[in-house]
Amino acid sequence: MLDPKYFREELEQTATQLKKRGFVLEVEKIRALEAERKILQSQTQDLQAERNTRSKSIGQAKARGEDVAPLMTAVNDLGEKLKENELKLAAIQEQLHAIYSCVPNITHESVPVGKDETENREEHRWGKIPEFTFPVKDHVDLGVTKDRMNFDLAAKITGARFVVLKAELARLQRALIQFMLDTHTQEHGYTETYVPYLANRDSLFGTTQLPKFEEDQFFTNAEQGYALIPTAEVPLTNIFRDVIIEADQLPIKLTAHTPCFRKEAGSYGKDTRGMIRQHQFEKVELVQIVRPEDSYQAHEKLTRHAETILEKLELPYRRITLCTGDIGFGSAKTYDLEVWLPSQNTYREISSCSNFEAFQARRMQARWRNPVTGKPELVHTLNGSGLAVGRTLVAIMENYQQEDGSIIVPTVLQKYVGIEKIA
RNA sequence: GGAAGCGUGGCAGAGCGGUUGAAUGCACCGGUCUUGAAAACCGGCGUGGGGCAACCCAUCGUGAGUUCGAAUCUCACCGCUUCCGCCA
Repeated sequence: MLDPKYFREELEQTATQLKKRGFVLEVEKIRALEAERKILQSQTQDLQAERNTRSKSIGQAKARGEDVAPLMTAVNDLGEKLKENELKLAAIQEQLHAIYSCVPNITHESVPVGKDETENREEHRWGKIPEFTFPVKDHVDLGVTKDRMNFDLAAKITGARFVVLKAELARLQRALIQFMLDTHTQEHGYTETYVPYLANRDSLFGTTQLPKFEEDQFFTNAEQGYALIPTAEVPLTNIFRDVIIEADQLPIKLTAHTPCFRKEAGSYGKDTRGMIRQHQFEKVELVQIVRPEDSYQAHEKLTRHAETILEKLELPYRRITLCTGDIGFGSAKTYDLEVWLPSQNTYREISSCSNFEAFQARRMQARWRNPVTGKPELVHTLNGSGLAVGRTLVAIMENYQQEDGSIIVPTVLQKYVGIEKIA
């Protein structure tokens, strides 16, 4: 959520900013609603003030033992007018809130302006792309052939876009989780956190999955309105909803491994083969809560933390800055990390690291006490995948494959897996 | 599942339906005192919104209701605690 002041005092500039994203702000509608709101609000407040003073005087008169009946009839008339105004005002505020809840964040000045993913900016590449002297297989061939990856079983148990992993591959995935958590907690200063995998609507609103992305969530049932988390960002960030954090507690750095559940509503034909796009996948998430002035430095660091995992695993990758047309709804700036996938002869997203500035914090009322002003002020929130575990598994299988279909286990993982090679 | 209780400011904790936005304590900020600190004393101190401002409005878990007037009464919901039962 943007600061309401943007809509009240700088409507035109805000609309211009948002246009970069391809978002059309309903300027005239907002202007009209805000004008109406302003009139109704001050009228309502005047009526309330009058009611308050009159009621107060009734109390005083009563205390003096006077007859209050005439005073009371005088206030009676106020009631109806007041109630009517209050209802109108509430309706307008609801409309405004509905509009504002669907307005995306304004992007940082360093974000390239562009219409779609073709205009994202590559920042750098790391690692040497492996050269194979034999026809490369994709992770499906590598996994299914030896019955360590089974999509038919998952389809039987549940449906499309799930997987069953067995033996060394199941173990390798667990090893990856362990390795990532160990690295982030021991080397990058994050606190390991265990969280619920179901989140309520307030939490989903706080991290901007609602109201715009209702269709992407798996809800348990209508009464409860709990959803399976689409990312650990939701529970981790919402820990600080309605919290005022003491200045000396910042920055807060949390990491968690969780499964993630996504309907993938808008991607029916996409990545139907293999583990790239699943309804359920494992992820290790990084979340930081920081002082506003520190958030861009924190964003660089957090992205480096994710990159470190790729480097330790010796997986070739590149970093790109998402352009204004491709960046996520709530983000002011996002780096995507893309890992090399030999079977696709291209880089594929494996991590997305975003600075939300105060966008989520405003929705959540996540604040810190600024010692300079002594007042509670909104924090900045950041998060990034560190990394998407399923895709990391895919990347390892494909990059480390041998001619005979075996897979070398990356050196840093060997102590976790207990073997050097998956035969 | 059954029974009882509780949700008030950063925390603890008062609060006859009427000058209560809310006592008191702690914490915090400023000052006096002190070589310095502590203690003591004095003053300040919730949040959100509107207004240039004086000031006004809202807010005591959430939402409805009763009333001229609700933190205080009624109902529903949410959350928490305790006891019993059940399961592990």
